[in-house]
Amino acid sequence: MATKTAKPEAVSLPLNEILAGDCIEVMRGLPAGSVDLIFADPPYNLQLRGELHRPDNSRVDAVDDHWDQFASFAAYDRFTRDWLAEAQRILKPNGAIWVIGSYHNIFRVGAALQDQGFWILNDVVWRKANPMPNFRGKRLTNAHETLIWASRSEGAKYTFNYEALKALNEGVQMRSDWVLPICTGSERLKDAAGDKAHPTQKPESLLHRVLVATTNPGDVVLDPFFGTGTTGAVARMLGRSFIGIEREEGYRRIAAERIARVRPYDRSALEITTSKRAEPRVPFGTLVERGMLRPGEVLVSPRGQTAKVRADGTLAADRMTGSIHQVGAHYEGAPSCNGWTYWHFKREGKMVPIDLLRQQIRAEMDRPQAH
Amino acid sequence: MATKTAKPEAVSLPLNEILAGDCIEVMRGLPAGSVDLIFADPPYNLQLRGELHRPDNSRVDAVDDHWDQFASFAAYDRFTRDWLAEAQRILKPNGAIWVIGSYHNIFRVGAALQDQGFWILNDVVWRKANPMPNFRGKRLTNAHETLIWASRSEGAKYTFNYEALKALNEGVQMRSDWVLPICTGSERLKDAAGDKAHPTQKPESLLHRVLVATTNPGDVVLDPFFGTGTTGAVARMLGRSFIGIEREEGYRRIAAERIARVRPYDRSALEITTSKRAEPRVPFGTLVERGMLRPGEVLVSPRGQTAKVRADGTLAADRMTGSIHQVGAHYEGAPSCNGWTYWHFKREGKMVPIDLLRQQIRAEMDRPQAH
DNA sequence: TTACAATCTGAATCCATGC
DNA sequence: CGCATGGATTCAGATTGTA
Repeated sequence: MATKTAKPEAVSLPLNEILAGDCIEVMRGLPAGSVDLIFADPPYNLQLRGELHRPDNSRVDAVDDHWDQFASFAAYDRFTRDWLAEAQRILKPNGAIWVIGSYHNIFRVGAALQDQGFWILNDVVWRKANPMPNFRGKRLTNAHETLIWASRSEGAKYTFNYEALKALNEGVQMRSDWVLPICTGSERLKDAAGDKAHPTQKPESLLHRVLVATTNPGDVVLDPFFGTGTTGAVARMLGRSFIGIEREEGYRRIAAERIARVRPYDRSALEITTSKRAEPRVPFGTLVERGMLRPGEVLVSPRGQTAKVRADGTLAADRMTGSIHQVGAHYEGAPSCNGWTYWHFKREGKMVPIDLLRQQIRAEMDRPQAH
Repeated sequence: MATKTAKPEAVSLPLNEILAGDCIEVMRGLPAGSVDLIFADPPYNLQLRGELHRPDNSRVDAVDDHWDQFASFAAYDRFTRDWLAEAQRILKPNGAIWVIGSYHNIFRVGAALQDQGFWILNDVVWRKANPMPNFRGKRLTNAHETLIWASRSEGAKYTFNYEALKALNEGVQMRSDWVLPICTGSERLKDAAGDKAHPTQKPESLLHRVLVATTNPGDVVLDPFFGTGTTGAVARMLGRSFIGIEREEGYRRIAAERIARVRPYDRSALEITTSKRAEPRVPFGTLVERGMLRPGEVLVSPRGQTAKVRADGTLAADRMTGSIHQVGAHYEGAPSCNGWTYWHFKREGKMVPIDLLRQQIRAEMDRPQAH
């Protein structure tokens, strides 16, 4: 949890540390292909920071005419493309990124992500349960922020814990709109004067959902705009490693203290609901080899179609032979068919899906074995 | 309501007509500074690959129309900037624009709007009450689309009927997220074969809210991607004038017939009836995300059974895991169980049902909202 | 006629693995 | 790289069919 300066020549990953400095420069010192996930909450105020420059590098003092507006957009785009390029380099090939923003900056970030070759997986709306009203009544209450979830490149095998998110949502597929409260109360960090320590502290519930959805325990999560360390705090709770980058000394100190106070959850509590896809593949032929089904035995479909088991683990139907899936698809006239749930066999007068036999084999495989 | 070709030399506005042709060329024939509002539903550039089937093997009818095909992001950007330039020219100085899109295109549209000097007022999220699920379980349900509302330039005195929208929202400020159903049932236009006439017809409720919010009776609304004319139909209902531009003859014909059937509202009929929302469903996982219960914390049943909370909102018991309801039913040997009243946690020495926490969340959510 | 059940569908960047 | 194959995967609402 120490705060230290990144060494550009470092090759090993500085895990669970908050690195001091400009995020682009610090990222240049991190090794390529080393991080599983990036969560980024970049600055989006185009005027306040005074760090934006025109293409000729002159400072933008005031954004009050069309040219300055364009110049500041261009400068913001350059900044965005620079940090995204480093982010992409640091990510593992199958890594992914989340970026959060509002209408001031998110469209520019999204276009930059696409131009850079990131592949957008979802845009997610954080619907704030208790937003600040629009006091002047001149616009709609700005009641949401937008997150973009993108893989490093098209075709990457990104992490998505589908069943865990479905469980989080009471058994119904998680949607792209998330209703969560803003960060208030005791969760909101205060400075010595009792004022809020950071203007845009994100709620831990938001990071909880992001990290449960798209990382596994032990993964490395990088946050290049660390602020007061919400990403690090939730990563630690959830048994993930983090790397934080933050320029402001004050934020680094608050974040380090905050994270030191975090008590990680029990390992057993971090196990999540997994999908069938993660289970080992069992060839149908194994059932025949083990004598659970005899060659010559007849399987029956829900609609009464029949097929005969052969010694090599294929099925023989009237006019064709093939795998349990192929014969099922043939009978249904369907593009595909899950033969495990389609075919049934008779035991004690009842029709039982052959998937039950697969489950028995998997249960045997799950028993602890000598090592 | 006639369908006719735009004359480039025309100076007077062709009100309540559907102009035939490419929207950029037709817009070039319209006079500068003449339109109060533009509503645009441009092609999304979906870039779909192969076929997609539902789990029941039925095929999803994809948007694979020729008008949604673009060679590259660069080609899409050129197209976007071209039609936006004409849109800006045609708008009155205090005019405004709405553009709707998905993550495939909206970031590029938003950046182009900003670059062109439009001034974004809000981004609005249309939260679909009944979206199509993600059938393969590889991403989140894509449950929303994004609208951008922007004035022609910074400082423009745009129209915003704050009180009307507040009234639409049970007396509370309208938020930037709108929950509306997708266009189905009798509202969805069908062709002679009984199939949907247009693949992406928008619901009238969406246009109703847009036009009530940002136009006054008598205003002129231009829709450069008119399709089957939802904008025109709602404009006519609400006593606004419209100009439609549509390239496809078939869509123009359907739109003209549709609009001819519209009966404009009486002024007094503009009152809307609002129904009380059903009590919102609160997933148990929300309590974990929000830190009301910690992963690893032990819940207790009235008979002393225990189970441990996991990070994804499931419970772990001795020999099983599952939802709060499933584990409760397991312990009771019952077919079902209301986990909310069954499970308790300890606070200040007392056992408290977890339903109390759900009630706290509902109290937050029950504040009147967009629906 | 009513009630319930079965069927259909919606702007979708929707698989993983081995040969 | 392409191609073949195993086999995992859905929610709300409207419409149609049946008792």
